Amino acid sequence: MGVHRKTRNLELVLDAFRNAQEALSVQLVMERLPADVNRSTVYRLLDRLEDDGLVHSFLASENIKFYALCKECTQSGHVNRHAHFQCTSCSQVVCLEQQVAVPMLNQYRVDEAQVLLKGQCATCMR
Amino acid sequence: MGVHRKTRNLELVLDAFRNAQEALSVQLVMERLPADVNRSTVYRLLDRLEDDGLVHSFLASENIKFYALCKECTQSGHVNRHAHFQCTSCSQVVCLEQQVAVPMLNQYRVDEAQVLLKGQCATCMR
DNA sequence: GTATTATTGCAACACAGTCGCATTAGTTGG
DNA sequence: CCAACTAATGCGACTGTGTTGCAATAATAC
Repeated sequence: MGVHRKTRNLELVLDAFRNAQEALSVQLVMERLPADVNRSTVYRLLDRLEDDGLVHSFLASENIKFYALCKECTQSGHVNRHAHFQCTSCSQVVCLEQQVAVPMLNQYRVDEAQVLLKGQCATCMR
Repeated sequence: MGVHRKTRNLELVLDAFRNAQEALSVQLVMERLPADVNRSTVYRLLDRLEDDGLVHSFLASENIKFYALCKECTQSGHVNRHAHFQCTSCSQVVCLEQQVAVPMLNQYRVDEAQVLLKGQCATCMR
């Protein structure tokens, strides 16, 4: 596990996630940070937080990587069994509680499942 | 639907998919084409084939977009209910027959499910 | 406070994907 | 078969995302 000095940037990034209900992309994180925080720093912080099991990442539409705080994950491995939902109207991404029923396969050993559901969220359906 | 002249490049790309058992990324497609086929051309062909419902695309590890021939899709919409499997050792990606059981959600209307299973393929397990 | 070294910012870079435009080459009609 | 039309292509330039090396800064331990 990487060393973690309690730096301003680290706290800012963690706060961004704590204050957000949804998952955040690098871009979204940066929007929620003071403008003077460097791009490289954000990438490096997110990488480290992921290594340390504090956030997990997954891909959503348009090849955009999203990050969210982990609830079930440990340093030894991310529990990537829960699904994510992305609204096709507002693009917002959230972690779902639902576990995914991973199908059994003869020829493959499945270690991980990435599930992205797409559709419309409650707000956008109105 | 875009016009489709029967060009050398179009045939080459389609052949690449027909000869492949697995899904292909842009890079993999290019490797299977003569070296003089332009990068932009491949991107444009894949876009068009996707628009026309001949191939579908999805994201795998490392943000890499994969394409595969459609079996169940129509011009009006891609049936993205089947899962995909990627081997974490050899990185090969295949379309699975399995349909995905999409969980019911109260607050969201789910239109599409993207499922990527990761693990080891038969060859790499040996 | 000082020493140590993790963290940061900067600039340069690598790479995927896109776009405008001039050229090439399928296709259609005569 | 030929000419006209225009889709498809190749090229080069460009954009945006993410990475890296290095020197400067700042958190921590003593």
